[in-house]
Formats: sequence, structure tokens, C-alpha cells
Amino acid sequence: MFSKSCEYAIKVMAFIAFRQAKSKELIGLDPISEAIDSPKAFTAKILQQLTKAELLKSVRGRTGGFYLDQNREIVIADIVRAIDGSKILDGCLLGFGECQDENPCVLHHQIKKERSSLKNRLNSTDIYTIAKRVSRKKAYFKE
Amino acid sequence: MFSKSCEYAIKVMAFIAFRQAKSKELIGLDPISEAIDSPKAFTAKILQQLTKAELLKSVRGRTGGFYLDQNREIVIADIVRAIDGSKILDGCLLGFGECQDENPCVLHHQIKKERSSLKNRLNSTDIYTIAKRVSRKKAYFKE
DNA sequence: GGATTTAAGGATATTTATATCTTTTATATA
DNA sequence: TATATAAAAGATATAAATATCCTTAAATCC
Repeated sequence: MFSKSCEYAIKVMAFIAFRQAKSKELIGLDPISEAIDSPKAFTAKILQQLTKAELLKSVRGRTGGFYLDQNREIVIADIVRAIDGSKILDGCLLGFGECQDENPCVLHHQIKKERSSLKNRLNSTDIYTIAKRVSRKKAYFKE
Repeated sequence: MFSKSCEYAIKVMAFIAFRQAKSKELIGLDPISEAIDSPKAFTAKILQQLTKAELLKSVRGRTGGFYLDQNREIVIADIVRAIDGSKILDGCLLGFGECQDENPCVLHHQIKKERSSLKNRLNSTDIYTIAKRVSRKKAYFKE
């Protein structure tokens, strides 16, 4: 459903939120990719994308690393949109450019409700909530 | 969400169901790819996959073509499983091999209900129902 | 200022998905 | 039986996603 990049991105963001709840120190690439079990160089690229999309802040140089602007609420849908684009949430399942209630593809009406619930859920699930669940050992970043 | 192959496959199956409701004649590759607006050679490969998966029957040679065994109910989920595999419906969103209620990924519980509704819907939407909607001009194969 | 560390940026490699083309096999009909 | 037609099968081409590597820029510490 999501691209591999997007999977990593969600884990990255949730992990930084989790770590930041415990300590205000910046977090570097190494501990991040170790924690979420992702290839380091590739994860670096994803961190770059997230930073460009302003979902994440970064500081270069010694003692540098990544952190979240705590004032901003970030939901899973924000991350998905930044990495995979908005088509994955809003686009037609069968590839129509304009799949509306009039002129719909053969799945449009069948699956409308379910897609909308999914999208709403991703729009309402924020990374701090997830981070708390990890603290309580109710969810994990890797197997 | 679905691969391009799977998008075409869903349209192929729905179109054959639609055509077959009007006439019992076999349907060839050309009218199929024309009707669903898909690349011909690529569509041929997908027809092959669907035939191997026994979702579709084929006859070679002059007057050959494709048809559906009307006795069998086929749902969208069958097509998705045949083309994209079962991971897309049952696998972990974040790539865990075993993402269960215990040891869940950070999205597992958050999105469990919505994924399950989506899956149920795909499991209960059959291609003949879709074909009827097309007949009534309530859905289309191409834009 | 020089050495070290860390993210950013650019180039390249690998794999998978998408797509096309050619040859082979099966069937019908003249 | 020869010819035409249509799907199956195999080979190849192209594009996109995934992944790695190397160099550059920014910040800290000595």
C-alpha cells in the first residue's frame, strides 16, 4: 500500500517523537536507522525529504542531528503525503485522473466509504500518540 | 495502492463479465484492451496470469478468446490476490513479517478496523454486480 | 586554524514493475 | 492440407523504486 520509503518515514517520525519525549537531545542518523531497522544510506535520503517537507528539523555538524518542532501536530497522513504524494490517499484506485461521483471508475462507489474511513484515520492519528503507545510497549518499531 | 497490473486486471474481469452478460461470444484481447484503455501487449500478459490463476478461461486459435465460468462467483479480492498477492490485503503496512496483536507495528492497532473493512468490502464485491452497474451507466471502464 | 563529526547533495548501482516484440502452439475454416 | 487467427510463451526494452557511495557544506572542539 505505502512505498518502502513511506514505511521507513513513518517509523522515523514515530521514533523521533518517542525519543524526544524522553530526552531533548538531537538524534542522529545512526541511532535512527538502527532503531527502526532500515538501511542507513537510504534512510538518510528519507530524512532529507522529511526535512525539506518541513516535517522535521535538522542541524548539521558535530552535535547535529534531527528533531521535531513540538508545537506542530503531525499526523500519519502528513508523512504519507510528503513521501508518496497525495494520490495515494485521494487518487482513483483504478488510475482515473478525475474519478468523481459522476463518471466514476468501477470501484469508486463500491469502496468510497472504506477509503474515506482509512483516510480519516490517517488524518487523525498523530505521531505523539503513537510514541506514547511505544513507551507503554504496546507497539514496536521493529520485529 | 494496487499495482498497475492489478488495476488493469480488475477492469479486464469486470469488462468480460459485462460483455458476457450481453452475448455469450468469446472476447478477444483487442476489444478488451480497447475497452479498458490499456496497452495491448501488457494486457495480454495479465490475461495470461488471470487464466493461469483460473479466474478466467481461454480458447486458442480462430474464434478463440476469453470467457468466464459463470458458475463461479469472483470477487475483487480474488483478482487482487492473484495479481498482487495476499500481502497487499493481509500483510503489515510497515513491512513486518509477523505483525500480530502482540508485537504489532506502530500502525497495527491504529488502522486495524479500517483495513479490515476495506478487505471485507473487496471480499464481498463481485464482478457481476459491478458489470450490472456498468450496464446501468453508473460506472465506467475508462475516462 | 585544523581536525572531527554530522547532515546535504550528487552520482551511480541494483532491483522490480511496466511495457513491447517475436516466436510457438492450438483451433477453425477454406 | 494449407492458411488464417488468436492465445501462450519467451526474450528484450524502458522506467521507476530501492539502495549505496562519494563529495561537499556546516558546526563543534581542540
